[in-house]
Amino acid sequence: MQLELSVDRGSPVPLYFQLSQQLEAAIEHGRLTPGSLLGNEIELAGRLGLSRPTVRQAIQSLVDKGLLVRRRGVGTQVVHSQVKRPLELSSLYDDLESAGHRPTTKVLVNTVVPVSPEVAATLGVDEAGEVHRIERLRLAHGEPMAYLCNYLPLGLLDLDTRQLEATGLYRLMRAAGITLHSARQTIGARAAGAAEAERLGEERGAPLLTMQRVTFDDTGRTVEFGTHTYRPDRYSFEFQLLVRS
Amino acid sequence: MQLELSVDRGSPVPLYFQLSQQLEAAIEHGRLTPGSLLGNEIELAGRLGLSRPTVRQAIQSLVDKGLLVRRRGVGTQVVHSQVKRPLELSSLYDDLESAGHRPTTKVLVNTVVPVSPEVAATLGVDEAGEVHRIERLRLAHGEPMAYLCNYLPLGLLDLDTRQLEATGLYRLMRAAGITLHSARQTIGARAAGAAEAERLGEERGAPLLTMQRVTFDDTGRTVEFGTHTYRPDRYSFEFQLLVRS
DNA sequence: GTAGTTCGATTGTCCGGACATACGGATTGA
DNA sequence: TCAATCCGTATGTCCGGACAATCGAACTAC
Repeated sequence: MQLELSVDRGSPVPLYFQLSQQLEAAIEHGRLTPGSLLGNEIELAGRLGLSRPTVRQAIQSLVDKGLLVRRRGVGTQVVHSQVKRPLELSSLYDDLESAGHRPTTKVLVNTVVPVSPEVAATLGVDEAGEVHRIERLRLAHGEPMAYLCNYLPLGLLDLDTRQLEATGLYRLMRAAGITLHSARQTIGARAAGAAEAERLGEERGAPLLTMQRVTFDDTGRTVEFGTHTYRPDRYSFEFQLLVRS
Repeated sequence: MQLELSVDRGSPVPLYFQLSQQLEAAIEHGRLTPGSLLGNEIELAGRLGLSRPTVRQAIQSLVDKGLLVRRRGVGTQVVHSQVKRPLELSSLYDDLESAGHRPTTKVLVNTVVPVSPEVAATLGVDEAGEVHRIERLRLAHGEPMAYLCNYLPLGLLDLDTRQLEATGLYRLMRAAGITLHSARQTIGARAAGAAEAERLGEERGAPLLTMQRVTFDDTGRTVEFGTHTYRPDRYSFEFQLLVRS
């Protein structure tokens, strides 16, 4: 079987990226079957008119994604497992939307409040200052699924309630020119109190899935601190992990 | 401030790895302060007697770890945030041990059973075959913390009950020459049934944190399928996420 | 027949160079 | 004063080559 590969040197898209995309697509569509060898780098480079470092860069990016495995003296082969995608820093909104649900959002609170010492510490703002506080209810198919409480520093972006109901918080931040970099998450569970049970349409004492998240942008600023609770019968966290070598 | 860096060309350790380790240590110990520039690659290469590709490889590995950020036309700087480590494919045993707890394990069941259709499907074994089934109770400071139920294909490694009580499953697999590659996890919550409540010293209906995991090795084989339940007052999942660019 | 050895194949590491591209500050112009 | 432009600087991409380390299979010797 000879895989059709080609690169366009006139394109502004980097050559290694063109190649890695074609390889990824070939894996995705089964044209490269799991376990099959990829052919050695030198020969591949020659066939495409590329240098070996360029080919290696393309392959490496797919290795990092967990789609390929390299073995010295053997070759590079396609991982044969149901590897889908590594965990992304994703938003609940995007998760739901890509899963085919039609998420809707109801903004319960959207104000500016004086910070508590705890929030000031995690966001890294002055203890005497103020922060945004938003509370939202996320519904799928009209049913409440999650209750989201977030704190954001002032001046980062303007939080329009209408926009918050139309899309997710992460999209708003990206649209405001903030490039997300990393987040620290804690996932746990606890019994529902009276108020939060009411909000999610559950009974008091029912199990809730909880998530706390602190998000940083690429300059290291803390841009968001959120406390979320989910109905475990309607939502769970699902993701792929890769060992770091 | 001039950072002291040096490489040993006699060492079998790759040069780029020596450099990246030194840089990581410097960041860890605060000798490279957050936000500070790293000095341009060309000059750094010259100072160390290395080529630029080698220096780039070292820097790239730290960028992948989320410790550094590159900006074209500006330079490479240390991320200033409380980034610790990205999420690893780690075992509960290692987690607890590194957190200073003294985990102990009680093996409840360690047998070979005929597969159920569900387990056969996830492990990818024949529906008429058999698999290992182990049930363990993990305790920290003598208190029950998690109940672990795992299925493994036969012939992968021998499961000695004494070894299982002395260490974690992942360590046993690594010791048996299995190189873990990736895992698919699902984290959720539910109310405790009578039996599992009893095992964890909880009451019936108490919230439990649940985790399901399917683990693959580097050849794509499915090597483990586990269903775990945790007492949420004693355990939660905590990890760092990076955006993939 | 079995164990040890050799050898080809393939990736891993490293080098030195070249040009492209984007960011930020300084300069220039209105 | 402010906006547009220029330019230095640093990373991004790409090349061609060299040698080392490792795996697996064929081969050899016992």
